[in-house]
Amino acid sequence: MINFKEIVGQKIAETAELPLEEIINYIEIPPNADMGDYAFPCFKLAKVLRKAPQIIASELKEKMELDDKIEKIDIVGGYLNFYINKKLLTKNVLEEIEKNNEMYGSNNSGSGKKVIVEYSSPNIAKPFHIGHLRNTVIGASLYNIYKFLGYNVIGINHLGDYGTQFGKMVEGYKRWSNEYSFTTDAIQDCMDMYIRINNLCKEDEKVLDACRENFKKIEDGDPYCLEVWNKLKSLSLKEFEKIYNLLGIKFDSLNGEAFYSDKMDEVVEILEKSGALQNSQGAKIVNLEDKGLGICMIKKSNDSTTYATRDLAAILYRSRTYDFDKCLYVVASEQNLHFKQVFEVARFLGIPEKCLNGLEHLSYGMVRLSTGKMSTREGTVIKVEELFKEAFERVQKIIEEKNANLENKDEEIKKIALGAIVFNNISTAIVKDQVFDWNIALNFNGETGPYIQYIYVRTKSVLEKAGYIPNIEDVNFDLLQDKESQKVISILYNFEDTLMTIVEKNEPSILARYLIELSQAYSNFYNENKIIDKNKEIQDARLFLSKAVGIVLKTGCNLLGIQMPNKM
RNA sequence: GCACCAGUAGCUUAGCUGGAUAGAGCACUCGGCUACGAACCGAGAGGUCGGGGAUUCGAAUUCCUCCUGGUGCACCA
Repeated sequence: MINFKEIVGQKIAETAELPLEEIINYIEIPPNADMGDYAFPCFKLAKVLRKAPQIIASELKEKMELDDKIEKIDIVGGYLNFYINKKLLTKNVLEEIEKNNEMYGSNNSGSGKKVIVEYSSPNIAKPFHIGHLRNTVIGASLYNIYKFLGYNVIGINHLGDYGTQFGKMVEGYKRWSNEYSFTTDAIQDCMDMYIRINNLCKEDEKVLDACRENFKKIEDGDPYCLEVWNKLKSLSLKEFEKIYNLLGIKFDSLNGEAFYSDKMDEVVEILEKSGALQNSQGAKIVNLEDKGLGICMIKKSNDSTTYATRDLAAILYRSRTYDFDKCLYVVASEQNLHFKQVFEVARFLGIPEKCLNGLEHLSYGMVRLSTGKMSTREGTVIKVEELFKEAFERVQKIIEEKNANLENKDEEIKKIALGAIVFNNISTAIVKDQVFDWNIALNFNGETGPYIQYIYVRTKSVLEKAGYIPNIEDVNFDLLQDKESQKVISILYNFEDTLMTIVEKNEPSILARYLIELSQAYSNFYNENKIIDKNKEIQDARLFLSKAVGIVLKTGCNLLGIQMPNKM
C-alpha cells in the first residue's frame, strides 16, 4: 500500500527541515472531504519558527512541488491542505484487495511477539450470564485481531474453579445431592444448591466455617471433596462448550485457578526471600500502603491461598512457559485494585522486565440490569441461553415476514441473532458500563450487526445479479471518482491502520464503528449509483468496488466474531 | 472516609496524545419500494459537551475544584 500520509509528511519535513516523526504526528485528516485528504496545522510550528501560521503555510506551499501523488495543496486559515491523487489511491486500494483477498488489512507487525489474552474465565458450577458474554466477546475479538496482525497469540480461559465458593458447593452437595438430578439442567441445579448453601451460611457461621474447611480439603487433595469438585467442573465445561461452539470460540488453554494449586508454594517462597512478605493478623501479606494500594493478601490466617496468590503463580508460570510480550487480562472493572496490587507484587517475582511491562488489565465496564447488579446468589442473572433463545425467536419472526423461503434458514437465523448480540457487546468502548435492555441488545436496525450483515448480503446479491465478477484489469479507476465511491475507497484504505489502532489501544469497538462507517458509505454509494448498468465499463468498476466492500466487511466481522449470512 | 472509572441530544453513543461548523444510531415528524434487497435511503427537529474556575492564538479534549452515578478498599473470587 502506498503510505500517503508518510509521503505528505516527508514533503513537509524536507521543506521545513524538521524531523519526519514530529511532522507525521501533527498531520490530521480534515473534517470534510472537500477540504483535502491530509492537513498540516502550521500553528504547531509557529513557536519554533517564530512566525505566524499563515506565513509558514504560504512559505511551505511556495517551496513544495506537486507530483504524481499529491495533486494540490491549499492554504486555509493556518492549515495546509493536501489533495492526493485519487486515481492512484483507487487503483492502489482495489489492487491490494484483489491481491490479498480475505487477508487484506493483515500484516506482520506482530511477528516475533507473544501475546496472552486471558478472557471469558467464568466460574464453574454457575450459569454463564450476559456479563461473561461481554468479556468473552471482547477477548475473542482481540485474540483474532492480534493474530491477524501477525502476533503469536495464546488465548487462556482462566476458569474460576477454585476457592471457598467450591467449599460451599461441596457442602451443599454433601447435604442435598440426592434432591437433584444434575442431568437436564445441571447448572441450574448447582445454582439452586449454591443459593441454598449461601442462605444457610448467612444464618449459621458454623456452616460457613465448614465450607472454608471444605476448600482447604480440596487444596489438600481430600478424595471426596475432589470428586465432587471434578464432577461440577466437567458438568460446567460441557455447558460452556455449547456456548463457545455457537460463538465459534476456542481457547488454547483452559488452565484455570486450580491449575496453579501446586504452583503457589514457590510464589510464597520467592516473596518470603525477597523480604516483601509480612505477617499481619495471622495472615501473610504484602504491604502496598506506600503506593496507595492497600495490602495484598498472599496467605490467609488458615494458611489457604487467595485469588491474588493464584494470579501471581499464573504470572510466574506464564512468563516461564510463554515468555510473553503482553499478557492482557480481560476482566471486569471491579477488579481494578486487585490487578494493580498483583502487578505491583509481581515485581518481586524476579521475572523478566519485558513480562512485567506487558501485564495489562483491560478493565471493562460491568453489565448491570435496570434493577441493579446481577447476582448469582440472589438469582438475579440473565443467562446467555435465555438471551440466545429470545434472539433466535425474534430473528425467526422477522425472517418469516421478510424472506420465508430463505435457504438454510436455521443457520442464517443463528448468524443474524448472534451477529446482533456480539455487535451490541462490542460496539461501545470497553470502559463503559452497560445497563442491559432487551430491546437494545436485540435491536436489528441502525448501527447493529444485522445492518452490516444486510449491507454485506447486498454486495453479494448485486454480484449474483450481474452473474460475473469483473477482472481487476477491466476496471477503469477513472469511473470511481464520484464523491460516494471515493468515500468508500478512503474507508477501505484505512482498514489496516484501524486494526493497528485497535491493538495499540486494545479497543475492539473501533472495528465495530469502522464497519458501520463502511456499511453506511457503501449504502450511500449503492443508492446514488446504479451498479447494474448498460455501460459495461461502469458496471465493471462498480461491481468491483462492491466485491471489495464485501471482502472487507466479511473480514472485519469475522475478526469481531460475527459470521456473515449468504442471504437474509 | 479514601482511591479508581464514567458523565456529550429524550435514550445508546463517536470524537478525548488541544485544532477548522461536536459526528452517528434509536425514538419522533415528513418523504422515497413498476430502480441492483425498504433489516435500506433522504430530509427535519433535538446539544449551556455535568457545574464553576485556570492554562492559550484555540478546550468536549489538559489542570484544579465541586456535583452526580458506578466500582473497590483483609481472610469471596
